[in-house]
Amino acid sequence: MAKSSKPQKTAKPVTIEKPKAVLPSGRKDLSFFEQVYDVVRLIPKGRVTSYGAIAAYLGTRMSARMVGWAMNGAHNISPKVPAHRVVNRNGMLSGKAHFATPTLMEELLAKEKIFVKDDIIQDFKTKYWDPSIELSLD
DNA sequence: TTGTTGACCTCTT
DNA sequence: CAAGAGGCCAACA
Repeated sequence: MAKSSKPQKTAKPVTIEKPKAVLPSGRKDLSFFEQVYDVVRLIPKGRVTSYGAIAAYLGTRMSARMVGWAMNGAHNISPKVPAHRVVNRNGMLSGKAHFATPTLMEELLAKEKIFVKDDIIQDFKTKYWDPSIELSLD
């Protein structure tokens, strides 16, 4: 049948053309996860974003949970995803416990000149990086 | 196969 | 103002 489905990418600033991302399950199909990985990789150094922001950028603000779940395998794929730059809406390092070490996330952020106190990113609002705005969906 | 869990967010009471 | 429930998609038992 007529497969008129055409992959017109160029519509989004996000270069999603890397189906090589190996999911924790071994799947190579385009999934919500891969999109999340790409966006997270686009996060500039010294900036942080929230799960909801990424989910919202993808069009599903309700799927914020999936974003965090995707990060679960972020350590297992290549290139490595800066999951330490992703925190919850409160700016709290909710996923720090899932890193190699409970302090790795804070250490990585410290290298980005991002100071964390009480598991909360200081000046989170200033370091906040919204893909929906920075990437401009114009 | 179904059911539960999971690095969340938003709305409603 | 605070607490509770709903909702999304995917992996695991």
